[in-house]
Amino acid sequence: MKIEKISEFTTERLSVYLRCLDELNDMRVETTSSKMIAEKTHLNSAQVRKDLAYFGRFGVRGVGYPVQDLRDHLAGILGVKKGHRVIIVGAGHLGMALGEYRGFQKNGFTVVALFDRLPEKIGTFSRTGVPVHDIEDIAAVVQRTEATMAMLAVPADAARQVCSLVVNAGIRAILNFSPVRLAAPRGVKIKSIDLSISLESLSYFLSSTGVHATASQSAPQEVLAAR
Amino acid sequence: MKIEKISEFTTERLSVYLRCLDELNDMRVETTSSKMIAEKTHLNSAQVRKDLAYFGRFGVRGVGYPVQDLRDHLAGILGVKKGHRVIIVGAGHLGMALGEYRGFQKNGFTVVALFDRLPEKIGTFSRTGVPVHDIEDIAAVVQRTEATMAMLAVPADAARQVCSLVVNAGIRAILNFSPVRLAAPRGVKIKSIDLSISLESLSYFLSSTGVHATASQSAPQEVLAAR
DNA sequence: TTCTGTGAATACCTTCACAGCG
DNA sequence: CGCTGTGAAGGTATTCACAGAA
Repeated sequence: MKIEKISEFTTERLSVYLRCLDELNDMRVETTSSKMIAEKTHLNSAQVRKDLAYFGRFGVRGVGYPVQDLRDHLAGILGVKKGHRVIIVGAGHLGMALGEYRGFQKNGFTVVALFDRLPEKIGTFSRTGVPVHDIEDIAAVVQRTEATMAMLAVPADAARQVCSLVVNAGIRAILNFSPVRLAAPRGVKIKSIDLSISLESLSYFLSSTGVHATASQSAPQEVLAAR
Repeated sequence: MKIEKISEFTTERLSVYLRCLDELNDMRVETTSSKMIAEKTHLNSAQVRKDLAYFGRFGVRGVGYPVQDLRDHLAGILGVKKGHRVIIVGAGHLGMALGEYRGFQKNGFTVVALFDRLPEKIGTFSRTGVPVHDIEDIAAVVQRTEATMAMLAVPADAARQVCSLVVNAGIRAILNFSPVRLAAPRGVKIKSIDLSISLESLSYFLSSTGVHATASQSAPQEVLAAR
């Protein structure tokens, strides 16, 4: 284990391993191997070993990795043991949907507040009981709730300004859903999910393989049912 | 221009360039350069030129690129000129939010149908008027609407099965929002957006820089307002 | 023997730097 | 001259392959 910069490719895979180990844990499997993890995650076993070895020597040669122990290590490395409180800026369709999504809680992320600018939304609650605050109050609410992360679900023209407000409120990790490339100040991490880019990238694939919106479809071949 | 495999990194950037060119077009700019595009997109100008050169010689040495012309070429390459009809499987919070998001239309993607399994949802409509169909009818609806793309917004335990149904219905491009790693059959492209992975990757950043959910926050420094 | 941990090899992606053309 | 198009260089990520420990 040497001091080395960990790439985002690696951290994203750690998250995949964590989920895989949770699954094995639920199945009462006590020991696993890089090969088993690799098969379950469609990755290369050397990749798995290398990713894990950045953080310590968790395995036993000739045996493999202890599931429970490795799971706890990964949860610690990813910083999800204590959980995170998350705010969502923008209480439109997407913001509300994110606020009502119960999958976050399972992974230790709790949505504690929504924010909007429109008076008719402020003071309301999501169906899961999360309050919508005035964006003006963001600094106070972040302090009170001890939120550490934010999701941005605002229109493109508001994104940069909202991002500044969020950073000034003390948030250091942001998941941005607006179609704007935001520059992160020092010490702040911004990850963007741009649906248009994803869709257009898929569209390129269809074009490059000869499928067009107006083309009549060939009879689809039967595909093996999901296991 | 040689025959070469185009990476997904490149196709995603093409989508960024397209948006950049639309902006320039709106500003009545007639000619641009790799340097100008690079500055607006925070990329390297050689990268821009190389990406474009995979598909042809669109520029004029000593001058640059004609905005309108290049824009149309990129739209053609990405296959978004005729637009795509999109279905959404899963009419829960996320599926509905996606179905009501008006940003897709602007980029040429039209949501033509939602699908669910629950009888109480089938026959209803999204606020934007998109009908919710029975998942059983997916093949017929895909054929009738000539849909070419699908978004999956179903729970993890349904993801694999739903994916098979979608592929068997003739869809060849899928944007998957479920936290499951789906294997794409030959000729089918699946892109996944996994919110847990994104959040945990952000969580790692906070951990690695010493921020924890319970840590009291230092007074945030003022950040420059957005331009 | 089995399976980890890891240097070496490979593949891929980005940036440099410049020839060449308008 | 200015800017494209592109080979070469540099950097990063992945995979191979094997020494070494249980």
